[in-house]
Amino acid sequence: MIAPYDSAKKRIQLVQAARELLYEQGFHKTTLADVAERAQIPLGNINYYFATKRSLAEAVIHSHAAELRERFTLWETTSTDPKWRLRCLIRLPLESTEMVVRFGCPHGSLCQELEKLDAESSLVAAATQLMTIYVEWAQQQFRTIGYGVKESRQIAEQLVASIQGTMLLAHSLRSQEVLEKQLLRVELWLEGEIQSRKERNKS
Amino acid sequence: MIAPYDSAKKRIQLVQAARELLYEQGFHKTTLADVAERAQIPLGNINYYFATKRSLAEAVIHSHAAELRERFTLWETTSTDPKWRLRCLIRLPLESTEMVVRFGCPHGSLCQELEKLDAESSLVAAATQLMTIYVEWAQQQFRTIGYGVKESRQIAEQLVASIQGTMLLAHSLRSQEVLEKQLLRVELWLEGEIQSRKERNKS
DNA sequence: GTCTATAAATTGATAGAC
DNA sequence: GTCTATCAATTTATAGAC
Repeated sequence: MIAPYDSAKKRIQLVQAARELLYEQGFHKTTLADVAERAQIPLGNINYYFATKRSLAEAVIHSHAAELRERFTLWETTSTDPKWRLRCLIRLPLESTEMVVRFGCPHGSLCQELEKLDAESSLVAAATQLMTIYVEWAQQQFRTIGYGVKESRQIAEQLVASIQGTMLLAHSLRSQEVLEKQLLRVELWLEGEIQSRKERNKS
Repeated sequence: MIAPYDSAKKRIQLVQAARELLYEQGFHKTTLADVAERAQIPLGNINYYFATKRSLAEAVIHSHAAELRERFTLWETTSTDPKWRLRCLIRLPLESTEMVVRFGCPHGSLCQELEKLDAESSLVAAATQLMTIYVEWAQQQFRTIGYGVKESRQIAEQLVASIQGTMLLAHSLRSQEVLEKQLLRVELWLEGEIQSRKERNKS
C-alpha cells in the first residue's frame, strides 16, 4: 500500500521542527525529545521516519540546500544583473536580522558544528556542500561580470567569508548594529572591487 | 592548610584538557569523562576543582582570553608599527593552519556555540568578551594610525569579521589553500584601505 | 502504518570512604 | 585533600501492541 499523504506531511513537520531546533540550539544540544515535542509527534515515532538522529540532521541540511538553490533561482529570474544578484546575497541576512543576531547564520553555525564530526560521516559532506553552494553561485555571478575562472572563485570566497564573518561577529557581540553596518561595508567593498577592476581593464 | 602545588597543577591540567576537547569537539559533545581521561584525572574528582561543566568551560574561555592578551602584549613590545601589528593578527591563524582547517577558530567556534545558551549564563558573557578583545585591540591599532573613534571601531569590526569568516570558510570547505589565499587577500585589502585613507587625507 | 512503553547506554553530579 | 563507587536524570533507539 502506498503511504498516505499524512506520512509525507509528518516527515516535513519533523524536518521543519528539527531545522528550527538545530538553528536555535545546535545539533548536539538538541534531543529527539525536543524535536518530537515541537513537531507534535510521539517521540518513539520519529524512528519510523528517520532511523537515526544523524539522518534527520542530514534531511535538515538538504532542506537548507534546496531552499538556498530556490532562492538563487528566484534572484536569477528577477534580474540578469550580476551585481544586483550579489547585493541580494549580501542583504539576505537582513531578512531575519533578529534571528541572525541571536543564533548566527543557520548554515554557517551548522557547518562549524558538524564539520567537527568524523570526517567519513555523510553529515560532514552535506555541510561542506551547503557552503559550496554559496561560493559556486557567487562565483557564477562574477564570471558573468567578466572575471576569469580562478579570479572569480577567489573573490567569491572572499565575499562569502565576509558575509559569514559579519554574521558570526554580530552574533558573538549580539549586536544588530554590527550586522547592519558591516553588511553595508561589505556592499561598499564589493562595489569598489568591481569598479577598480573595470578601470584596470580599460588601460 | 594551604593547597599544595599539586592542586593548582591539576587545575591547569584540567583546563588544558578541556580546552583541547572544546576546540576539537565543541562544548556539548565533550563529556566530563572525556576531559577526565585526557587530563589523567579520575572522573569524580573533576568536581573538586570545578563544580559544574559550565564553570570548567568558563575557565577555558578565560585561559583563551589571557593567552590572547598576552599575545597582543608581545606584539606591542616587538614593534610600535600598528600596520605590522595588524598583519600579525591576520597571519595568526597560519601558525596552526592544519588545526584551523580541521576545527575552525578556537575562539569563533566557541562563541558560535555558547552564545546560543541562555542569555543570562556567565558563559555567554565570557564568550562575548573573547570576541570583544579582538575588536578592541584592532581598534586601538587603527586609532594609532589616525582613524577616528567611530571609524576605527568599524574598520576593526570589518577586519575581525574578515578573519573569522575566512577561518569559517576554510574549515567548512576543509581547505588549507582557502585559508592561506584568503588571509593574503585580507592583508591586501587592509593595505589598500589604509593607503586610500592616507590619500584622502592629503587632499 | 502509527504509537506506547521501555530497554540500553550515557552523562552530569554527588556521597562518603580513605 | 583525593579518589572510588554510584545515583538520578537524560537520551538514543527498539520491541511489540494496536
